[in-house]
Amino acid sequence: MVIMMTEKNATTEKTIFDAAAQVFEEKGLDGARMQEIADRAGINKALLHYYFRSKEKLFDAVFNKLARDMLNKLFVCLGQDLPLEDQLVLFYKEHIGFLQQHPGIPAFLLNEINKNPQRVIQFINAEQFELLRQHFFKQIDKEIAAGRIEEVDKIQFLANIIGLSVFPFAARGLLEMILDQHNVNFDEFIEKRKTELAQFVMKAVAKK
Amino acid sequence: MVIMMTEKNATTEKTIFDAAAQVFEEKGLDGARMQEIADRAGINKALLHYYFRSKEKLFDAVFNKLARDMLNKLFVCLGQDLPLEDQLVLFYKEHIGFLQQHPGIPAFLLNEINKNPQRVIQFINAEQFELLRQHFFKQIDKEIAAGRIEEVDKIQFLANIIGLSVFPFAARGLLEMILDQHNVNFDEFIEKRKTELAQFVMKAVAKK
DNA sequence: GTTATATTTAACTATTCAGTTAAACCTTTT
DNA sequence: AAAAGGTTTAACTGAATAGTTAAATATAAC
Repeated sequence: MVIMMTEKNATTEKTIFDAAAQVFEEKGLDGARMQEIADRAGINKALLHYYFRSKEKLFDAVFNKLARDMLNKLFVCLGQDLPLEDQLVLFYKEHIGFLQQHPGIPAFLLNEINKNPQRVIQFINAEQFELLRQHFFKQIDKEIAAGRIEEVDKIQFLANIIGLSVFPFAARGLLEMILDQHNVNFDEFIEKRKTELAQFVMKAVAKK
Repeated sequence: MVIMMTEKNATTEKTIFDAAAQVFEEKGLDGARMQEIADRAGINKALLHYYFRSKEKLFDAVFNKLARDMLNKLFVCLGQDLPLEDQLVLFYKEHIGFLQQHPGIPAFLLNEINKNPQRVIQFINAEQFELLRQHFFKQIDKEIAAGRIEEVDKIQFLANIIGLSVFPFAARGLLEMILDQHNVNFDEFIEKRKTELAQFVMKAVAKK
């Protein structure tokens, strides 16, 4: 008589969610089909609607989860209390490592946000985000005060740092084609960035 | 009796095309509606199909035009025969200037390419693109040989250069929100990059 | 003024798709 | 064994949408 979340119940929900994440990531909200999600989850459409009432609710669940994951990872990677250089080394190693495991997320999130900016407001307003920003800005101010780096526009600098790691994933479809022509593998290309970007950025702002 | 492209004919086609470009840019291929395109062009659906037989053909026309414009601009901006620093100054001024006039293009193109990489093959294989690559690589080799910059991985370097200008546009929806919270205007933010990115990049690779 | 083309109107077709329903079946709990 | 919830099946509904059609009207070319 008691309603409970059985193990089967939980795994089916997860199976559906993962299939939905795959399909939404590949096709976007508009291009995704509930039938395809059901197929990939190995279940039927009726059960799909039994767990997630509508396409919109399912999409929201997926979007929010992926956005939260992405933000959490950023928070951890950029929220350390380290000298800038160590911070950047760690950031690119961890952040790019994360993106390697979820290569479709940046393009998916950025695109859905562009089409419907409303979707992201709740995340931008999250205290977490504001904390991260404050922490990073303080870090930079310290480095400037200590004379280790030049004065920089902190927002521009943050955009540069993040853009350098995220852009290749956002442009992945195009980049893979170009790299192919050079017989360069996308994964190798990305792997190399983990170490080189920190040097690139440090040198760009280091005080002579 | 002679079939010819009257002025009206030409302007109507252009009107439709421009409306389609707007709608596809905002909503993507899957999210766009032929009715909305007709409405924005100020004509009816019948006439829309009279000029462009199908949604797919209309989309192809728009995609190809925008991709060609983008590529041509890149070619001009990066294809000059100048010392690297001057080249970068010119590149960011011109390229970002172009993107300011077409802020939705990067997100649109990258996204549609991610969803259907086939679409871009014809452009990647274009000789133009190969020429640009060769020219840029030669430029870099010259700078390295002359001892003006450090040895760099040229593909990584090119990705850094382009990513720094394109990323803020690809992430525009998100970035505008973040900048809003700092009372920074997106346009001002972008304007500043025109001059600062060249310095940032030059310093990152300059020989000590 | 006649002809050809451009454009509108409005109704229509065919398809795709999200979401529903109800009955049957399976699995786990009690 | 009975009950409850999980899952399947298969057919269905209703809405949205691309694309069509044919007749009427406007606009330009000759």
